[in-house]
Amino acid sequence: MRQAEFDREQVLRSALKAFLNKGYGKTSMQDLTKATGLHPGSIYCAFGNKRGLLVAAVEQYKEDRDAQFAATFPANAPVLPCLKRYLDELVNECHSCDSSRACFLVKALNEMADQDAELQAELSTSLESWQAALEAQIQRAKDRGELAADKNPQVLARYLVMGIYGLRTYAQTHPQREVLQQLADQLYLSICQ
Amino acid sequence: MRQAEFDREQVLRSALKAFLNKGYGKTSMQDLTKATGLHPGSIYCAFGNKRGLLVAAVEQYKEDRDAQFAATFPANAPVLPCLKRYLDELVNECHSCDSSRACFLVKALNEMADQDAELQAELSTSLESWQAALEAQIQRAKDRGELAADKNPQVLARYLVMGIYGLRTYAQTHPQREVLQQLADQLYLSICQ
DNA sequence: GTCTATCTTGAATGCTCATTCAAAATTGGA
DNA sequence: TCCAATTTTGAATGAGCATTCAAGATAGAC
Repeated sequence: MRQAEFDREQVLRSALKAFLNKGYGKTSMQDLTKATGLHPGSIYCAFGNKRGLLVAAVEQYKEDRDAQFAATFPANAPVLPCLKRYLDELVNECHSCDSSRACFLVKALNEMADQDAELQAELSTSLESWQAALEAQIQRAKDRGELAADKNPQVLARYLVMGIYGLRTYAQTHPQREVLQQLADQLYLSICQ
Repeated sequence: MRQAEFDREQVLRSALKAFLNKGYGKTSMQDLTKATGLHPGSIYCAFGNKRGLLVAAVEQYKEDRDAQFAATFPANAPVLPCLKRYLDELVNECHSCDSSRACFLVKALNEMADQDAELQAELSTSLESWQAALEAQIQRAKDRGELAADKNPQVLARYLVMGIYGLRTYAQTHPQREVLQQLADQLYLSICQ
């Protein structure tokens, strides 16, 4: 009969920002009501509890990142330049001073994994499918002749994921653009040889 | 007049283990009294407060890691085999199922940096001096002719640190030895070319 | 053996937090 | 216009937390 008044996506993006800022544990419901504009009752009505809000925010984050990924790697476009651009965008993100330096999935995994097996499984699956998407692009690069035929896409994708994890962590103590760009370039080269 | 009864180093290593298990925020003083065997009053007497205990534990961790580093890179020994062994030890650590998969310094940085600038500075300094130690070894490798003369030790050390960060993060979702070993070997190769 | 300075003990304190709930407000249909 | 279903509101609840502190225990000095 009566519709909820808030915009679910916006609420989730706001909540996500709050979680990224302080971490899940230190983000109080008061912080969340302030960030989302929703009162406690509404949050509990819509998402069950604080953890439910986190799970929903993770889901939203995943969708947003998937869309961004798809936009960065258009079908039928040459792969390697897209990969280069993907890494450059990553450098931009890491260089920005807000808290999007960290990947939300990894941040949540670091904080919660040991205490919430179900969430850990969910996060692992998401990260796995991200790696699989990178692997598919590398396979496509091979098929298009952009990469040598003796390369192993799975191995390269793993190494790339490891490098991106490392770059994001490195950015926490060294947010200088030149440093991050140099690391990203080295990483790109060790993929393309 | 009367000496404290506990062994400071053991207490700090126990506290560290507790912090690594649950993270600083979710480790209660009750957890810490259980882990260390000390009563709250003793902890407050010896370390001031919970944060003081964390700071002391970080200090202890740093010392332990420095000792381990020095043992892995003996003076005048060939560098590259030591580096290889260093990475293999890292793979072992990451493969172990306890919570030492994460570097305590990075874990603390991830959790606390945004809310404790002083601790962040302390942690950054420690990580910086670790990177400097790696750089010194790479320089030594150059001097000994183990590495090509055109290599830049600082750039290589940064890349190595990034890779180690990434490996530790990767291990959180993929603790399988073969995967980690393969990643470590690739990382080693991209240092030595 | 006694004394005193110091450490140990653990219950008490006050605070913050996630969560609940009943009352008030709002919407769309009849 | 009025009704019923639903959402919004925000104060109240109770649990868990870091920290304190006063009483008890202990070790060394003399």
